[in-house]
Amino acid sequence: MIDTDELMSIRAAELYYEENKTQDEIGSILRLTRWKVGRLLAQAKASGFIRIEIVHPRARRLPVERRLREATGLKDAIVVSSVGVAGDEELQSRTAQAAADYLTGLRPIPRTLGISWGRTLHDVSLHLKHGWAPGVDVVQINGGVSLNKRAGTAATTAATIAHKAFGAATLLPSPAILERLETKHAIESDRAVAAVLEQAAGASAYLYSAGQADEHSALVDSGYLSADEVGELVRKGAVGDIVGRYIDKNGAIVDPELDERTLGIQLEQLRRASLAIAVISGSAKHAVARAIVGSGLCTVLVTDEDTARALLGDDV
Amino acid sequence: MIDTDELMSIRAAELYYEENKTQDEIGSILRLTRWKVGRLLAQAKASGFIRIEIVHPRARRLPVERRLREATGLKDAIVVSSVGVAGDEELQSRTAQAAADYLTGLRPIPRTLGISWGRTLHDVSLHLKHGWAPGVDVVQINGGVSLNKRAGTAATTAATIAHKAFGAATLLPSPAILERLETKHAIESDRAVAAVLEQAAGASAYLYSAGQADEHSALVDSGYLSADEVGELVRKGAVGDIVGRYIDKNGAIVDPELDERTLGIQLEQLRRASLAIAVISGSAKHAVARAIVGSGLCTVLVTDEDTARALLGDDV
DNA sequence: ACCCCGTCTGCTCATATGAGCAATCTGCCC
DNA sequence: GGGCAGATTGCTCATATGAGCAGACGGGGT
Repeated sequence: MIDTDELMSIRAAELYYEENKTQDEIGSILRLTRWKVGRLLAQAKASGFIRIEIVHPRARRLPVERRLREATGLKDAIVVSSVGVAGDEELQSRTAQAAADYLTGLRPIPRTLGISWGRTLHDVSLHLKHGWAPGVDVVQINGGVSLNKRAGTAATTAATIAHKAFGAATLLPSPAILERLETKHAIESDRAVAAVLEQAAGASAYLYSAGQADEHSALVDSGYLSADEVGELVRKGAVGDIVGRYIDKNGAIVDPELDERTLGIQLEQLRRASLAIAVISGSAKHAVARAIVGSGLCTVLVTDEDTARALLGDDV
Repeated sequence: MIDTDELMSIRAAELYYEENKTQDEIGSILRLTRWKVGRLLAQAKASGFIRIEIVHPRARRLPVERRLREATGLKDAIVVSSVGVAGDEELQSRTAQAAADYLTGLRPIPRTLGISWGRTLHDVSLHLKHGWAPGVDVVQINGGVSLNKRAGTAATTAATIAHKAFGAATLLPSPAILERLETKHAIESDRAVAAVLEQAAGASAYLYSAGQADEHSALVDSGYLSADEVGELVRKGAVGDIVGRYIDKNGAIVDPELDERTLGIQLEQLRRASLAIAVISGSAKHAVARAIVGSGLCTVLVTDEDTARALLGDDV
């Protein structure tokens, strides 16, 4: 009867879920008591024969979120569903949307939000609704894009987020990476820059994304590094960058000399922050995500299902 | 609020289906009354955001079956689910299994079952359980495979089905297609053959499959026709063959001269039968399936979801 | 400003479902 | 064949859910 039972549970499931019959009705159809039907149904669910999916761009995966929180000690985890997604493009958009949602629902509302810049952050800024918060000041936490043609993206991101929250944006008027250490020290001690760094250090929340360590990095795109230099960093163990700083799989700085010349808040400041939100999505960023979460660089992670599962070591 | 409502229904669905919360609990989490939650959930289902799939090789698609019955006037339709299926191979096996299940559950139990032969029917015979019926005689309804190396497949199929039902198998001792019309007439009037044909004509149920019209047909494989001859039939409008006879999309005989030389029951006999079960699966057979169902050649169709949807004209 | 009509809300009540328990059955060892 | 342990069954009772309805609400039209 072992086989019969499984088959019956499938028949029952068809009638229950596809034909919306009551367990009672199914009972009389299959010549079973309604309790047996209930048990068959429970068994079918337990055996995983019944798959329930929520098909919507804004759908999240709460069970995965909980497992992530439990496994990593994150204060919070937001995982967007990746069912029915075409490419990384759409996945990143969904993740950015989720980050925007998370920010909007955040309580207490941060007074000052420190942000990095990049494609992802820009995406988040676009997904935020006008009036998402009743007054939040935004401050950049690392040097901006100013060398390349897309100049202004970083500034626009900060300005948009602040504007939509009826707050002020403070930009960090400096390159991300300086060529000479002396220049970096000089610019760092400039009153205008120092003030921003100070404000950044005192932000009540941080929001940043991460770049993968390859020639597609925004830092390469912006002209701060050459593809060769990044290749060298990868050889030294770099898995990606956050706020302009390259880290290895343990979340440690890969190249101290380069890091010295990088302007913006220190990783330690992020690690000490009580609220640091990392927004990371796409299969290319699984490694950075692992490094960030593993080394306590964020307290909240917003990501996609695939990345989350990679962090959890799920197969499939 | 239109957008908010949809988002809320998704949040509610996550909590309900992924976290097994009660609508009440969800209500207090989302700050809604439990009735609102119920409505949101109903709305999410209605909008198709909640997809419930039964993942099991023996799972059927009852709603599709009903639509098929309603749209075509079939007495019954059995549609196996094609979720998570690798190739046609697996689909055909599932369909054969379903046909075996259907035969087993059939009431009243037919006294004599007329069957054709082929890969599909053989598959069905293997899926039947020993003792599937308390006595059913089996009779072949068209000429058998005897020209090629796989000789005996047809005989084995009939014998297996009969044996497992504690009944007798009657084989049709004749080729499927004769080269000359006179030979056909001669063999047809032979006592041994005529008796079988008579028994076949009086069967209480028929079970047969169909072949697609191309060089992979079992008739080509068995050496009754050459690939060229089949190509010619296709040019004349053939979409496939059943019981050795090639039909066009209207279920009409394509080549009367060839058909005259084909030995076995007439299509009209199938059309008049009160129980004619066609077992058809695989994307290559959508066209034949349409011809068979459309021209009333079967009263019961056992098929896969894709074929069923093709018959119904569903997109997706 | 007023009213009307259609929609939405929160309710009552009937029904469906799940938890837990005692009775029964089944296989298994002696 | 007897008796025992664990599984399985059918039940009672508490709970969750869905149908249907009366009142509140909203947004045009006059």
